[in-house]
Parts: sequence; C-alpha cells; structure tokens
Amino acid sequence: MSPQDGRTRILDAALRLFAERGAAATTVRDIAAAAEVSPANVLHHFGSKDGLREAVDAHVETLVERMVEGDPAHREAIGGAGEDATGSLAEMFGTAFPPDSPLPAYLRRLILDHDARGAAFVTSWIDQSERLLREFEQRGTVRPSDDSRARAAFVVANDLALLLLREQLTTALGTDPLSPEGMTRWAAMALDTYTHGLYADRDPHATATEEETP
Amino acid sequence: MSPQDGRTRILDAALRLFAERGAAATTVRDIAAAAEVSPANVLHHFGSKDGLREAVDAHVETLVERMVEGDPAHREAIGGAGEDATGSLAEMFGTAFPPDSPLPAYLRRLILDHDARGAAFVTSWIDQSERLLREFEQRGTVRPSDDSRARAAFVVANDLALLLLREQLTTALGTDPLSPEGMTRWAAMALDTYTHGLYADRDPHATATEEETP
DNA sequence: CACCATACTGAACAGATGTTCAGTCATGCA
DNA sequence: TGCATGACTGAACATCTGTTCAGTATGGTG
Repeated sequence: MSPQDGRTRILDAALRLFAERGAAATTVRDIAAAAEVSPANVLHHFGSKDGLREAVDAHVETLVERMVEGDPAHREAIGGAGEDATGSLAEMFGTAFPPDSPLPAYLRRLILDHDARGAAFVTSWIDQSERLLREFEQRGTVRPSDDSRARAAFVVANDLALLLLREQLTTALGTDPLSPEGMTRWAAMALDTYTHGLYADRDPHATATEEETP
Repeated sequence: MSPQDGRTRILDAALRLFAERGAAATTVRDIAAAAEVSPANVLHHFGSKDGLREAVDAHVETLVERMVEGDPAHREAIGGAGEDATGSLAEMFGTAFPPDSPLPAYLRRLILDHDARGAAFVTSWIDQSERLLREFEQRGTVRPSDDSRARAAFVVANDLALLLLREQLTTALGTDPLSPEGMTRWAAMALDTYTHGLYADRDPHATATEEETP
C-alpha cells in the first residue's frame, strides 16, 4: 500500500481531484479509490464531503501562506531590502512548486467558483500589491499613478491571468508559462512591456494624467 | 405564461443557469422550472442534457461572433481605418451587452473548465490580437517587440482577466469593471500603464532588447 | 490480561438526477 | 371532417451520490 498515512493520502487525493475536475464533479468514491481506502473511511476522517472540502481549503491556505512568506517580496515588505522583488504570484508558484503540483489548478477552481475564500485571496493580494507599489513609487522605481488602487488590481489581475489561463496559454505559446523556460520568456516580455509600455510614446514626458480616446 | 417560444425559453434559462452555477451543478429540473415547462419537455427539444449544452454553446458562439464583427477593431482589420480601435474583449462585452447579461459569466465557465471550445476562443483571440498589434506596429502606434507572440498573449490574458475576475475585482475596487463607469476607470488606468509603463524609465531610449534581473 | 479508542470495512439506504414512455392536446393539412 | 405532426406532460425507472451503521482489527493503556 502507499507509504503515507491514510488521512493524508485522502487529503492529497482530494486536493488533486478537486483541482482537476472541481469538487462538485468529484465523488467520494473517486477520492476513496484514488487514496486506496473505502468510501466510508473518507467520511470517517472528515465527517462529510463538505468537511473534506474545508480541510483541503485550509490545507491549501497554509501552503499558499508558506509560499508567500518564503518570497523575497514579502521578506522585503516586512523589513529587508530586496532587489528582484516583483511579488508575482505566478512566479512564486512556478518556483515554489513542481510543474505537476495541483495547487495552481486548485486555486483556479477556488476563484472560478466565486467562492468567498477565493475572493478573499484576491482582495488581500491586491492590498499587498498596492502597498508594494506605493513603496516602490516612493523609492522611484515605479511611476506614480492617478488611480493606484486600480493599477494594483491591474497588476494582480494580469498576474493571476497566468494561473487562470495556464493551459490555454500553453497551447497558444507552445510553452507552459509556469515552467522555468516559460517563466523567463514571459517575464522578459512583461518587464519590457511594463517598462516601456505597449503603445509608442508620442509625448515621452507626459505625466500620469491622460485622457482616453472616446 | 412567458411570451417567448418554449424552446427559446429553455435555451435562455439554460444559458443563464449554466453561466451562474456551471452546467454540472445545474439539473434538468432546475432548467425546466426556470423555463416553466416540464423536465421531459427539455429533453424533448434537445435530446439530452448534453445536447442542450451543445445548443447553448453554439448559441453563445454566434452571439460572440456577432459581437466581435460589430466592433470597430474588427471592421478596421477587414479594411476600414478606425481610430479608437483597441480590440478589447472586455470593452466589447461592456458595450454590446447589458450588465446583467449571462454571456460574460458563461464565457468565463467555458474558458476555465479547460473546455476545447474555450481554448479555441482564446487561441483565435491571441491570433487576432497579434495581427492587430503588428499592423499598429507598422503604423507606428505600437512599440515593436522581441516576442510579439508572447506580447499578444499578454494583452489578451490581461483583457480576459477582466472577464474572469469580474466579481472579485468588483469587490476589491467597489466598481464593476464591466459597467460604463468601471470601464472608463479601468481603461484610463490601463491606457496610462500601457503607454508610459509601470516601472519608471531609467533609460528612456532603450530598445525592446532588455534583460531580466536574475 | 481486560479495556478502550481509533482506523477501517461492507452493506445498505434515502434522495437526487438523467432519461424513457405512453399518452394528451392543439394545430395545420388532406 | 379526419388525420398526422409536433409540443408538451405525469409517472415511472435505473443509476449515482452522500451518508449511516453495525461490526472487525489493531495498538496502546490501566
């Protein structure tokens, strides 16, 4: 039989299957089979299917927290002075977890099912990004903005899009953007675009105040 | 009873419910109740639940096609010369459909359930964006890029993030980014960032060739 | 040793779900 | 008028799903 503890085998199998198909489309019997236990044993450990879902959620939350705390951007935010700190979630996932980790997909599900926990993740990331950008602003590495809240949301949304559209981008680009090669490729392009802009600069000395063409 | 034809009532109800909860979490009886018909009648018209799902998919596809064809960017791409053409999908959705339209949510499901049809949408949008950007490049409105394919994917992903994270962004910003006010706010910020960049430009005359800090 | 908590199982159950089917009703056509 | 076609329904069916329950094995504790 598999080496691990029965309970953790169930938890791992549930995490993987929930991430792949979604919790609603995963049956207790599926999880039991994947963990090589009886269906009744799944409920013995977690009370109900929903209890298992909550346990998986909590597990994921601690994993993500640990990941964020290990990132240079966070270490900088709490005191130190980092150099290569971007706070990119996609980058963190790419470096902190193996390519076949179910975590990115699970997080995607969390956000897709407009779950309250997923929304809380997003809001907290936007908050954190806003703080980080403001700090970089004062240091002169980031341009000031008329709407720093919206810009922080923009950055986080763009970052999360990499997680949410991973498969689609992989087929469209021919490279998994969360793999090491894919990350360097994407980061180089994003850095260039984030530095010099997408549109050609007609007035290089323009301030942040600008009107949209109607 | 509701004014419309029975069949279209079922189709509309299915579109709305599939978009809200996902197809797997929606029962035939739910749809029947929403359309005020019997469950058997749903299957009478569409053969099976999966047949209904395919019919809804096809319906959505024509709606989206019609939307894209009505957009200035597309009219420009096929000959004319537009001014305000950005090709932004989020913008199209915001202007072409009422705020309570189930279409954005349905499309989100389509994309995130790594459905083949959703993947096809994304790839075709990236192709189209790449063509559009290349044209703008030659015209001088868009900066050249070392990796125009990845940049097109970047733009589309950022654009789609607005659809995928609509609810979360609404709570985080206090404004629905697909509403008229939300769109102007978002577009102003995005235009500023896409024009002058996010990072302060240390070397304003740098070309696209640049290295990432390791 | 006896005792007990815990991990675990097989079998069963109640409810929900997709689907089938015989039959009703209305409409248009011969 | 008679009749065929298609929209529509109520009732039933087989299957799947989450959950319950009585019972077994095991390992540690008094």
